[in-house]
Amino acid sequence: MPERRETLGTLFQDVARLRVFCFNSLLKDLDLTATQAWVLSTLMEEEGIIQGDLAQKLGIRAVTLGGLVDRLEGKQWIERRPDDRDRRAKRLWLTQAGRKLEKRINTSLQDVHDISIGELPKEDVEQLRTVITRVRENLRNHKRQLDNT
Amino acid sequence: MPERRETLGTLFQDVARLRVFCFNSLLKDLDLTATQAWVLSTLMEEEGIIQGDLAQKLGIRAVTLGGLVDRLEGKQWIERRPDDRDRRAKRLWLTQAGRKLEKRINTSLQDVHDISIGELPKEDVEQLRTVITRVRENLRNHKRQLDNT
DNA sequence: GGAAAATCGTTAGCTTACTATCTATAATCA
DNA sequence: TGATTATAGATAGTAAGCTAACGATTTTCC
Repeated sequence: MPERRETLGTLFQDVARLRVFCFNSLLKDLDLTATQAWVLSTLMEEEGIIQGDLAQKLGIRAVTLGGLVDRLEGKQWIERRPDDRDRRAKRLWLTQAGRKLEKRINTSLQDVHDISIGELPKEDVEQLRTVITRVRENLRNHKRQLDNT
Repeated sequence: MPERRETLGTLFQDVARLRVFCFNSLLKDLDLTATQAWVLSTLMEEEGIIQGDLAQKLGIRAVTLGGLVDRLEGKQWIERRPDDRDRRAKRLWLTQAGRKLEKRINTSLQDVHDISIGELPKEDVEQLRTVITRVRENLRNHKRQLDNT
């Protein structure tokens, strides 16, 4: 039976979904989802960042981050504080409880990475990273063209 | 300023999201989303398949496919028909209108693929496919372990 | 044959992504 | 200064993924 050749798209989609599943199962006891951990982890690098700038850094829309921040604030891991200069803008800060998650999140990130690459040789992983970055660049360029039309 | 080294996860997530965006923009005039096109395209390979089997083939949950089939049926591109033997099961068939989408979907799939790989040499693409498949296998094995606990 | 277990699909409800639209505020420039 | 334009964030509504729980069947096995 001739196996249908899978598209790259299917592979990317599958891997992204499986990674989320894996991450979620690692963090289940903290009531923390993969995306939420990703937001926290990025915020840890630059506390006090303006909400819109964080969205840009994450590569998601402001509105999407808005919902995530709502939930994270609801769980009292972060808080919004108004900017001094610009009363439209809000800056994001971790709470004490939020800061305690840092180690656990980093460990889980590492775990997912280790599970993903398994026994793959280091060179293959490097090559993978390089090529995927190129693919992302190609898609970003295309998106940019669409946005400017 | 030392650039933070991105995780593989971020790259996978970004590429998956960008691909969906790209695909959606190609199919916008048909009122067809990337996921819906993926379902139709898989169904075209095996019309009359049982809903649950299609979910498995797609690698998504039955309930997720249920929603997709609702929308596709609403647009009259496919229809559910009961199985003769098992009155619980439903088989899926394309309508005439649905069958007309085939060429257009395949073209768009090819377009997204071409945009993604851009000027990348063929060997790199092959290597990419191989390594990603391995990564997916690693993650699937891990998931399997979790499911059997 | 009949009780228990497994299976197919659905409903209900959550998260995370999006677009479009709105309000409030800031920035620009005539 | 004052009118217009741009920006920050929120709201509303949709799609697509998930888990949990349920009804209707079919299968298993005593």
